[in-house]
Amino acid sequence: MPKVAQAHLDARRRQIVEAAGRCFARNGFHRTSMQDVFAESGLSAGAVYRYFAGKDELIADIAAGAVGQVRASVRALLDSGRDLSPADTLARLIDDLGAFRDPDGTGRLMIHAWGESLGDPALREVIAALNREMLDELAEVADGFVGAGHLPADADRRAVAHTLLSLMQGYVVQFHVTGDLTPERYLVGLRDLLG
Amino acid sequence: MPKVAQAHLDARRRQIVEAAGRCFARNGFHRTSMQDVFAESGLSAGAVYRYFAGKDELIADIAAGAVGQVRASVRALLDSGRDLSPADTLARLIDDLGAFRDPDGTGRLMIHAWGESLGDPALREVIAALNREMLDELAEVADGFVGAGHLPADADRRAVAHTLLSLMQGYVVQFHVTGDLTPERYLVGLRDLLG
DNA sequence: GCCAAAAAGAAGAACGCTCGTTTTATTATT
DNA sequence: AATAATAAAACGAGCGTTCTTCTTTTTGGC
Repeated sequence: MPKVAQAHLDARRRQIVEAAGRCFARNGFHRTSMQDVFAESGLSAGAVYRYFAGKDELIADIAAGAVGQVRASVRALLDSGRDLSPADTLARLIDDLGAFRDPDGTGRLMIHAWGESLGDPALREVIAALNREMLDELAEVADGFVGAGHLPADADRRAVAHTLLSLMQGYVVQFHVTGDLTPERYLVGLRDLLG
Repeated sequence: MPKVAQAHLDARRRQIVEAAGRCFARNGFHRTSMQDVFAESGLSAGAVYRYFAGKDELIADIAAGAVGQVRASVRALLDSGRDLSPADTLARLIDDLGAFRDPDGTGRLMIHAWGESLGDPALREVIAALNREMLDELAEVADGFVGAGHLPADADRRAVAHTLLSLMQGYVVQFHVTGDLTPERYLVGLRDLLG
């Protein structure tokens, strides 16, 4: 029974995901056809359907992946960037988000993923879970603010986490929808307002 | 030549826009078919196409309308709620946003509109323009903060406006995607972080 | 170690279905 | 009666998906 190397299968799958991700980021999930994905990936219909049961599976995979990537940068902050001030923490987070600024990239996918999740309960639960994990970790970050005296001892860590997440999400929207908004300029406003 | 009253025409158009808005808010622009719109509005294909050239026009109208509604609440703030503290200003804005929380409503439409604008340059320009107008007005609000001594005199008003807009946009995303987030709870975090 | 046989992978044409839209027929209004 | 407004059937295009064919890779007997 012949079988191709697992590494090859993984590479093919990644090839498909990346190509579809570029298409989806540019035009949204429903404005890109499967034929667009075939063309972008350089593969045929048969090949793609060997790795994914259908378009919905591809969408779910990529939408969750995009939000997951943002979550990863929050986790990285927690691993290495503790005891920063609120402003410096946000500087770090927004700077990481800067990596998602390209037009084929994660930032735009995330916006599409939000919309898609509104009409797809299963996907919504996946994305909501990722967001809750982010909130958990951002609450830990907020706890660090309290510990370092940046926030009052009775501050609501989880509520502060919502605020931090908003500032990340809002940056993505304003950069991609409203137009060019550099991390530097955005941080100026944050520092002014956070004092 | 019989002609129906203009008021009747306007009412019909509004009927279509509202029905389509409910569909779009629930399932997104491309997951709702025109037939869904016909059913929701209680009208036939012929009737709808008498008022709109096609689905794209309907989408553009409704997407711009959703963002425009948020803009209107910012303008209302400027007209009546000057010289509030940053925290109270946000309380007012988020409270207004609370009106967009229902599942058929503006909040969800706005998220879909962002996604749609990414792949549609014309719509993107319309939405970007609305956002810029909001930023202009929020910059005036920020100027009020400086005047009242809440912010340093050299604060960058426009940059602060971006932050305020983020806090509004992030609330919408977190309420509709992550799950129930009351304005009250959200404001706790804002007050903690803004000091 | 090599060669046939078998099994899996990939390609691309083809299919059926749904969608947006148009066209035709009917109803209502002046 | 004449004409606008509406209803509803019908159409053509484009979609996601499947099916058939061909190629590539692996296996087992010699």
